[in-house]
Amino acid sequence: MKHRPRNLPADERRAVTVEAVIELAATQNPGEITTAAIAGHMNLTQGALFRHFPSKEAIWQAVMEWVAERLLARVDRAAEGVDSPLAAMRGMFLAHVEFVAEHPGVPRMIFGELQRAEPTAAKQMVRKLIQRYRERLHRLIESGKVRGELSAELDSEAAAILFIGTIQGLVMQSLLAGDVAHMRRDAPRVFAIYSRGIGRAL
Amino acid sequence: MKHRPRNLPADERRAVTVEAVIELAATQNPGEITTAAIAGHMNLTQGALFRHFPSKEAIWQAVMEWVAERLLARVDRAAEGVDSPLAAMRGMFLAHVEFVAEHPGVPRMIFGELQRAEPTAAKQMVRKLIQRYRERLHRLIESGKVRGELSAELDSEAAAILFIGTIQGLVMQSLLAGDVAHMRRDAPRVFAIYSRGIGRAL
DNA sequence: TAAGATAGTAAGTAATTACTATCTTGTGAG
DNA sequence: CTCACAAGATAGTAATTACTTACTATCTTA
Repeated sequence: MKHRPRNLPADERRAVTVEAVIELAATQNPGEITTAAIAGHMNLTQGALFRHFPSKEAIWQAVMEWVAERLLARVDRAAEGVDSPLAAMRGMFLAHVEFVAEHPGVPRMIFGELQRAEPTAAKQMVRKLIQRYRERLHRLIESGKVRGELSAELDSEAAAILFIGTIQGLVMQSLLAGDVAHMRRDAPRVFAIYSRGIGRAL
Repeated sequence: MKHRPRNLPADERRAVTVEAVIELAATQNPGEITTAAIAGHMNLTQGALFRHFPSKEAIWQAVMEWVAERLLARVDRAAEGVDSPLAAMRGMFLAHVEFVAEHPGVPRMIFGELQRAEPTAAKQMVRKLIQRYRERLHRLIESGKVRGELSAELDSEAAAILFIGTIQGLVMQSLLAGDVAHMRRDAPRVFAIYSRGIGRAL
């Protein structure tokens, strides 16, 4: 067992902070996570946090950066090298759900951040994440049409909205059940309906 | 113009309070709505609120009751008298979206309430609302199968999850755009894909 | 129209929040 | 070994929160 030194270098401390927030968001309402709770979860005094972040908002920004980076990386990895666009979308979907199941706080933080009235840096981060996500989807959908895997008359924009909404539905389901296991189980079943909706005639 | 009397009877004041919260939630993060903001929005001092509600939590409970009642009524009205189950589902979907477009804060309050770690009365209210919603969906889906409108092999549970998720996707879209107009426009397009996913073979 | 009931005001409270100032300690480069 | 400085502890601050209290205005009705 690695013995953690009391004093961490600044960049490591920042990384640990982000992890602490992600972990807290798994069981707490993200909007109610206080700097005291974050510090407590990483065995640090509250004031020490502000040695590494100028404000709480900066912490949230760092968290959303972490999320955007990891999520897109996972989703890209799942889709790369897959020849069939529909299969790539399926891989992307399941990878996304798996990511969310590992970090249940993530979609709630994203949704929570979008609700903020003020245009925070973290909110801007989320917007950019979703924009990039949709670019990927759009590319796959278009090439799926060209390949004849997807219906030629498919409304691409609506299909992208539905893709993301489908995941939101699973998240909501897991919030209701208070258990993330349902998500993994239901994901393939729900995607089956989605793919039938966008696929070429049966 | 009707001149509003300064003193309202208790039940009317409670109703006005609920309306104030719904209106505030349309433009503010529901989790950040303070009792001072509620009172201010209805031209009342903050303390006076507590003459009518024992706690802020009780206000949220009243709000969720309002939401559950109205939403289910709207959705029921849209489905009643429609012979085809699939058409009823479509009516339900569009009525729901219309309701949300009129009260954009509603889905955000619901989602926000589900996130709460503590099992509040308002949260319980939301659970019950969604349960009742799903019962209605389940009934329609099953009768759709019997009628042959829906695919016989359809996974009913997954279809219900996707139905609700589809609306969540539209909500997310409207949060991104900061505009509720997109929802009304996109709703029929998104439902078209959904209904293709659950319908009998083409 | 007097009097009790109801509704609202103004000015508090204690608790919690993000953030800061000051002092202390751990640690790695020389 | 040592010592400068990065990292953390301690103990604050002002602002904001839900909620309360003591009092006043306004209705209702006998």
